[in-house]
Amino acid sequence: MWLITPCVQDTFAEYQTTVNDKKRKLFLIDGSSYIYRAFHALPHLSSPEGLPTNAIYGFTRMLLKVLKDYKPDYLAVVFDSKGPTFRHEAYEEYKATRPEMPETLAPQLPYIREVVRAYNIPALEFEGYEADDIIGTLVKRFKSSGIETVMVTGDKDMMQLVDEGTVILDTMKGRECAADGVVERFGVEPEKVVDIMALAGDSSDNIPGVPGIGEKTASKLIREFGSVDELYRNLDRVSGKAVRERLAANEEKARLSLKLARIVTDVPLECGLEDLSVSAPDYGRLRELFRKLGFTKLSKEIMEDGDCGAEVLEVKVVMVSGAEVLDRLLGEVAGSGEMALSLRTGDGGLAVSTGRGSVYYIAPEDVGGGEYLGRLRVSLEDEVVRKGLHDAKSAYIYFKALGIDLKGVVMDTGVASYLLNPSLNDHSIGTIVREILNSDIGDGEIPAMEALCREAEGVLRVSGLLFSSLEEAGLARLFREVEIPLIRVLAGMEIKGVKVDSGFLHDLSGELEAQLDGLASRIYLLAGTEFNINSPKQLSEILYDRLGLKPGKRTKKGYSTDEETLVSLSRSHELPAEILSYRHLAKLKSTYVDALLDLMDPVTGRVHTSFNQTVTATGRLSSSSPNLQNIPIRTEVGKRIREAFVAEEGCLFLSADYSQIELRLVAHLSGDGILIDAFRNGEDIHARTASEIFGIIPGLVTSEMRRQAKAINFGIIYGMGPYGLARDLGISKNKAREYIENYFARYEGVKAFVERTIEEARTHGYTTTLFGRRRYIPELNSDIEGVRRLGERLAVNTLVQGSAADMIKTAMVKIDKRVGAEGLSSEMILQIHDELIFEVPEEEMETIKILMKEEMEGVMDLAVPIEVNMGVGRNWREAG
DNA sequence: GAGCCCGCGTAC
DNA sequence: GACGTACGCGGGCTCG
Repeated sequence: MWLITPCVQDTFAEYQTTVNDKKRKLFLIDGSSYIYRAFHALPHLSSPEGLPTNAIYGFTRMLLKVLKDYKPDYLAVVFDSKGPTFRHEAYEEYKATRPEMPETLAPQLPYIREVVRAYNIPALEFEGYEADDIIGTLVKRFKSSGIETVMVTGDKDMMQLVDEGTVILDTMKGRECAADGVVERFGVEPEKVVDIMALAGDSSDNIPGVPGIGEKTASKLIREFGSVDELYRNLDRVSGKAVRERLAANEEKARLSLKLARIVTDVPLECGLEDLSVSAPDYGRLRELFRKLGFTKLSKEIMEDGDCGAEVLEVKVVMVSGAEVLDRLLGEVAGSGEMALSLRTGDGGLAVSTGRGSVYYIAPEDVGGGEYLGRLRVSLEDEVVRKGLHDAKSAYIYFKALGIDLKGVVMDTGVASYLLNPSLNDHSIGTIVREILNSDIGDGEIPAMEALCREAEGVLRVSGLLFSSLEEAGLARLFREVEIPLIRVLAGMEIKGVKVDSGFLHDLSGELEAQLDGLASRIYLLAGTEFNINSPKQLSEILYDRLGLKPGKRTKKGYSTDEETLVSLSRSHELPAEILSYRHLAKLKSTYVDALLDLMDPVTGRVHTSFNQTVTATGRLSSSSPNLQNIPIRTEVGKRIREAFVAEEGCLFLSADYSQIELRLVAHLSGDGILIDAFRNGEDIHARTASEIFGIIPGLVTSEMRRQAKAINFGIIYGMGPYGLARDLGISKNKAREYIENYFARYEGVKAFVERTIEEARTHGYTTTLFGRRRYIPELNSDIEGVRRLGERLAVNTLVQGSAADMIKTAMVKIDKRVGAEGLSSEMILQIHDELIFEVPEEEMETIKILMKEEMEGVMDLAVPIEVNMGVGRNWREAG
């Protein structure tokens, strides 16, 4: 048997092709057959955007295998033509039993074409013919060229084309089949396979054959008579009355089947062998495609296969080393009206690209010195000069320190990347440039100057595509009018910081220390030994091994010691309650009190958090170093930490928070009658919910009922399940289920809203907030029930939480603008998702209160009133 | 010692 | 496992 020789190693392959393998190899891939097989063989897979990808993935894997393992010299992928073929004309019922193409397969087809295109492989099809016919035609056409032809397919019909120098490869079964393989399979030579099929028929193509004759009988007959023609010429010699009669009665069907089964070898396709020469793939295109499809592993693999690594972005660096160079830079900026900036906050270098080929670099000492920067200032502060940056917030802070008020920022590549897909974790400029331009801007090895210049150039070159992508996704307005202006606001908040009373915190730290010591002693006494209370591992040994308490739920590594478990254990032993107290104080001390002191600027006594704009999947901000969005409020000790955040002498804090903003958004988005009614009448929303689901008049709602209703209202926002509600309320799952049913029975509009939101996310692949923000939810297409349910909760929660984020971000921008326009000196210092905190000079308080209320409540019109609650105080505790 | 994950707990 | 979004602590592990 002639074997297709897989090339085991690259070096060895060279040797084979040059010395051993004189014959050139042509691979003809039966694309249509592979698409179906891949689709059915693989579980559901989906891209980040929710596009099903299993057929694309299976097909691409096959292609990669052929390319890598066999290294063809000539290659084509062949597809069936879309419309009816000559076979349909000959026989109406041809392939009539084929089910419609599955709903999740059809959208994959264009991408398969795109994969083939990116690989620079010719894709062949011809109207009125099937892939088999084109393959047959090419096999015949190139037979005399002295090449070896491999038909890559899983279709047994193709066996009729096998002969010396033409074989079949089934990559999925890893099997090759030459002439002797065909004989083994059908019992006849390849050219007679078609006669067997004519008699036996083919149920998948709906080729009728002779009813009652299967492959076995057909094979026997053809072996005996040689062909269908000869068989009918000698019908009387057929042994077996039944078979003979069946043949006689169905001669027409047999002859028709022969016609249908025979692969055509004279398709008038214009295609020479050289047209099929293998050329290098378009790696850039492949990477972009694989990224879109979520084929990260494949992408990595093709990268590692060599000669396809990203080119380093080439830039021509011009040192700004004198007035003339600076003139040239300024001239270019004036000419184009735009610039991309990149800067190093650490040492202070600055790079500017104007898109004219050169990137200008100003050394740190020259930036600080001010001579060059002084002349650049005009452009930097000119609103009309459009600027592109990555991480513009840092630039605002950097320039502010130099006394420059940066204006005209129209692009922040990180923020743009985030808006396009907020679920990604990496919005670094290196990644963005690699994804879009397929080039690297360098690693740590590259001198700072060069790296900075590449970054500036990268920003300039990706900006166009980012703008058009934002436009295409309907995100342009949100970007331009909310996110971009917000950057400056956040920079201002970070620069301003919050004053912390360090004396107070030191005292608190000492006090907590003493309490912790006392608790620790008691704990060691109760435990009968000393151990590290902070270690869940050691604690569980004490609780469950030493004291023999009954373990509750499990974690990945052992038994849980979380709050819920300890509360339950505290009924059987004194220790758990002490642990809970210890945990509480230890948490507050380490995470807040000590961390705040650590992060405080010792000179100014203020902490400067980072407000991150490109982190959350829903559109919220996050805060870090320190995180000022999770400062405690629940417990008394927690409240004392809030006391440590104090207003400057002569100032007060103003805290303004949206009341029930997420539930109000549910009311607005759902249009639910009861919910809207409750908010319009200014009712206590949780009490109203209690009255609705427990079916009692509002006057009789107890505080316990209200508490339960509140949990349900929260559940609505988070995508309630009976389990979660049951756990929250300490009730049975059945009871929880009943509550939820009652809720949706009363709030029909909310029910419909939830369903509508999920359905929309499923069809689009993403959820869209009130302001057009987008989050892709591929979980909705998962095969795993739990993941799918998660997707449904994400769809609803993201719409609600994200719309609330849209609103407060918009309010922040509007308030900031008005505060500036009115020349006020109050400053926004914190945002905690639905709350804004200002540091306000006492005499401005009344003005600011009115301004804030107006802007926050007037940010947009909802079907229900938007209410803002405000508080004033000398510290955060008082104001909150 | 750096970097990572885990368990846990804080906020909205 | 099981209601959403974050950040960050200490412990404890791996890696060099």
